[in-house]
Amino acid sequence: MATRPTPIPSVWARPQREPDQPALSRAAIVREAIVMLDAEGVEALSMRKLATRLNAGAASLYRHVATKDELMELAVDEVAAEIHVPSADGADWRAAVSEAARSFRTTALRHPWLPPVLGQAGLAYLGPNLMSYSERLAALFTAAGFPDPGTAIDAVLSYVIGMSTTEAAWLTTVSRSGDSESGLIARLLPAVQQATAPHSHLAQGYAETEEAVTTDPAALREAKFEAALEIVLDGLSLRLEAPGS
Amino acid sequence: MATRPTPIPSVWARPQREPDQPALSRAAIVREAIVMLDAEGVEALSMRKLATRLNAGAASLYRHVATKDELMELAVDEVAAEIHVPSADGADWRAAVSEAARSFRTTALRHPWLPPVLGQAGLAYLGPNLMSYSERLAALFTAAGFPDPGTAIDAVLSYVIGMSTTEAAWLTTVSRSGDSESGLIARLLPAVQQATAPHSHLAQGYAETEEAVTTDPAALREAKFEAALEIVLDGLSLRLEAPGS
DNA sequence: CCCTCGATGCGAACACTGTACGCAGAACGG
DNA sequence: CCGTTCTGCGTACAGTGTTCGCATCGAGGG
Repeated sequence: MATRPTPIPSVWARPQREPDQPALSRAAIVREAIVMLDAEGVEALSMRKLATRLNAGAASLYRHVATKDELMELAVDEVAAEIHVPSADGADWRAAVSEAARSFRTTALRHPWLPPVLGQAGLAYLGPNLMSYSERLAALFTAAGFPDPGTAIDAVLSYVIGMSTTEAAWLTTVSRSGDSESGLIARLLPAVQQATAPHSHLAQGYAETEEAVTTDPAALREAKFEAALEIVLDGLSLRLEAPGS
Repeated sequence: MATRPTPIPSVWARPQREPDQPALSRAAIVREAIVMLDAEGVEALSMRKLATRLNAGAASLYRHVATKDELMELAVDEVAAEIHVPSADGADWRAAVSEAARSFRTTALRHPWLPPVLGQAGLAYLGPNLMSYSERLAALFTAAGFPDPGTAIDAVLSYVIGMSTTEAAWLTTVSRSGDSESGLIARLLPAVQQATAPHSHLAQGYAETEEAVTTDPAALREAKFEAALEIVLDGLSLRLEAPGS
């Protein structure tokens, strides 16, 4: 085989590992992936861009992560640790569940890619943080004395995931539009009015909230979340006071 | 300019439009897209494969549809027509809402790609069928006498979307696994048991339903959907009987 | 001290994807 | 008969996830 031209050895040419470059590791990859997801959404995350941010080649990532799906699963579990669930001392279950739901929503809005991924994950993701999240939720409901904690969890979790998914999607649309939330609403208004015009109830419902939606949209979103959550909590409370059946 | 060699004109050479080839049209494209989505899921739908199925080139689709996202929006609206919402004659609102929720679930299971897309669509999709669906729901709640129909819709729709999303995702996983539902559960069981082992409430909750989950999973899924729905409906009923505020 | 060996990084390639451009031919109105 | 407009589409571009095989490197053993 041909001897390749011997390069002149030089201290300057020889690569020196930068000590503050924390090397490539699964944790570092997941951390940076979450940063990208938060900043630009789920479809802006590509293995190549992620690798570039880590001063690495795309193929290198696959030494630490089997596939992109697995990376997403790791990211979900990492972020799941941020959701706060009050401990089950049984004092006031309603306040505790409400707090858990609120905390889910705030982390979901901090990481808008989370709700859809989590919704589609379902039972498939078995990461430690997700498991301990479910465990704490289950502990809360059993301590409160619910005869069927599983159903209670289904109700509140499905509601929270569904609501957060659409709210996060809306916020993603807003941030991508480059406009403010009220600004985007104003620009969308003609289309919405035209679409709702033939439908009396929709038109009326929208007209009622039009002022609030243009002045302080964020507050209105939170109020809506809270109001519908109260409905679910009311339903739960009935299940608690009539333990027969 | 050069005269190209005159081809011999022949009846057989001249292309004749097949009459049963319904040409390319927006409706035909959307219809075939739905077939593909139902059969193979959302990530198996590509413009090229869709075009091939229609005996067309990929670029031709863009004469009838601006972008793939727009195609998805059209598909969603098409499928939204299948969701049945009882008319608002105000007889028994609880049965009517329950029927609407059930119908949502069955169409969601018939088109498992629908719930996640719909959840992320939120307010963005303004198709006629989706609008009339919302309208009928709003009519139902106002006819029943709810003081705040919007919040009622939020509660039941969020719950239904959240629950259907995870259920549809599970069914997609099952169909992709090539195994039966109980078979897949059996294969997943070790991993689940290992993951839930350190968490007492989860382990207990799973142990309780293990028999039902392996014998008739479909019935268990439906029962779970129904049970949590009852909680939401209970919460709604309170909102109705105390119209003050 | 050298030498091997497993782990790590990565350039190049493969099989895809959504979409833009511009040309060919048919349809149709004047 | 000519122009214009509409429809289909071959080709190309920029990107994707993932694999292969090779280079490099640090540690451990002789």
